Amino acid sequence: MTVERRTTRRRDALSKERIVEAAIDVLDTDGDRGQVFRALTVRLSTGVGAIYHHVANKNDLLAAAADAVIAPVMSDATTDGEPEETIRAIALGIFDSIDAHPWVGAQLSRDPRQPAVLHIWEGIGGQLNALGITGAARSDAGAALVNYVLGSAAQHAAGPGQAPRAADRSAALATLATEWEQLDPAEYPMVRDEAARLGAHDDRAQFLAGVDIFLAGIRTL
Amino acid sequence: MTVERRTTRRRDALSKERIVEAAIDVLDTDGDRGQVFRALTVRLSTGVGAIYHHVANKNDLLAAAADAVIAPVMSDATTDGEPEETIRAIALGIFDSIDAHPWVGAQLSRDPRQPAVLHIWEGIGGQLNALGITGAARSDAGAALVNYVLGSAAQHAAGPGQAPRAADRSAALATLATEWEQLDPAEYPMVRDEAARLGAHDDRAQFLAGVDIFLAGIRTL
DNA sequence: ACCTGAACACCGTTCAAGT
DNA sequence: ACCTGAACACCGTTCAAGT
Repeated sequence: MTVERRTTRRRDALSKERIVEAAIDVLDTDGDRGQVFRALTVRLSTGVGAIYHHVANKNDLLAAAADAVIAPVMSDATTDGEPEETIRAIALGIFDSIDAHPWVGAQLSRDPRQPAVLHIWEGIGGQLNALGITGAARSDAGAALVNYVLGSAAQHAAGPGQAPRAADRSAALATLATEWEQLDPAEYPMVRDEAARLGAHDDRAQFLAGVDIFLAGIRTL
Repeated sequence: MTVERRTTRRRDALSKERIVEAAIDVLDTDGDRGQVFRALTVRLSTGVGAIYHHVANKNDLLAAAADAVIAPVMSDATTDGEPEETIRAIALGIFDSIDAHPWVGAQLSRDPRQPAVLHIWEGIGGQLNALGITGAARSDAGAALVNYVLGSAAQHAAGPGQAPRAADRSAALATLATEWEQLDPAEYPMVRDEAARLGAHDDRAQFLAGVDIFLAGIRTL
């Protein structure tokens, strides 16, 4: 059925969209430390130069890939319901994206001016507006929430509990708990105390608890 | 006067402390992208292998260097005054360190288990304790504040306004404002709105405003 | 035990040559 | 205009040989 197309051009033309799409796959599989460009030439059966014809450099590629992940999440989460509820949905949407694509967590911290971060700003700023917060107060509240979300994202992406299988995850947490229990109680009393709670630890629930703390603080503005 | 020492050993022995100290200088000057190890061999007049004898790898070196910057800030800021005031002092101390050593901003996001991050946890957790917050509530509140601080740190370190001279800084902000004013108003209404405020923007004050929003949220727990 | 530095490995980027 | 892929550049890491 696709014979016509197949004879007119043997393969889809390269485009930034196709490259970004392939890059997301590669990054999900190998992480951002792997040989991203080399893997792309294989997957797209092309040369490196062709990729550089559509993309300025690795930074540009990662920024575009992160935005391709984040932008749709933002528009999906942004509904016309309760602003606070929408903010929670936005935050959870970002959290879940980073859980699925850990490299996005690190990427968002790399440059505050990249499209993905601006889209997050837009989403959160719009809801603060809807809450009647404007001017400098909105700047401050927006920065607080955005920075909290990005900080949590980076820490979550870099943390243990990122192991693909649940068994590896709980094993990693157990190892960490043992490590922390052996720390000097004089220097690290709090961390040792946390070790006891690691087993029942739920990053996602804790992330949401943090969003609620900020929302409560914003209500006092 | 130091003749005796000079003749017994021609140069101080290498140690992790000396390497870390030199690394902080190198990182401050060249950033973490520069050829850190090569610069270290020059500064310490030694070979790369000697450095690897005291340090496992670049990650280990950066983690140790970040902790050498952060740990003293934490113990200086931690006094027995008002817990909320101490939390502000801790947060500002971290902010100012990252302002002085931008590479620390990125490093703290790289691994939640590194000593510098654990020290931050200790400092903040201790003050939350003093506020009477314990158990799971302290975990949640602590995670929220630590993640906010680390997120702000990373964004600040990666942002403009990091130019050494004030003139470069305001030039960078002006360029950014112009860029943002040209964004599509339909896609980026909030960011365009922020552009107008960029001139008077003070990252440090906004960071502190975020800490205060968080503290207000904590009071409602 | 500690140091030396050449060699290696890794991966992003360039560039001359092709269609 | 777009693609090809070998060559280059950069920088962390290893390792055989020294003291």
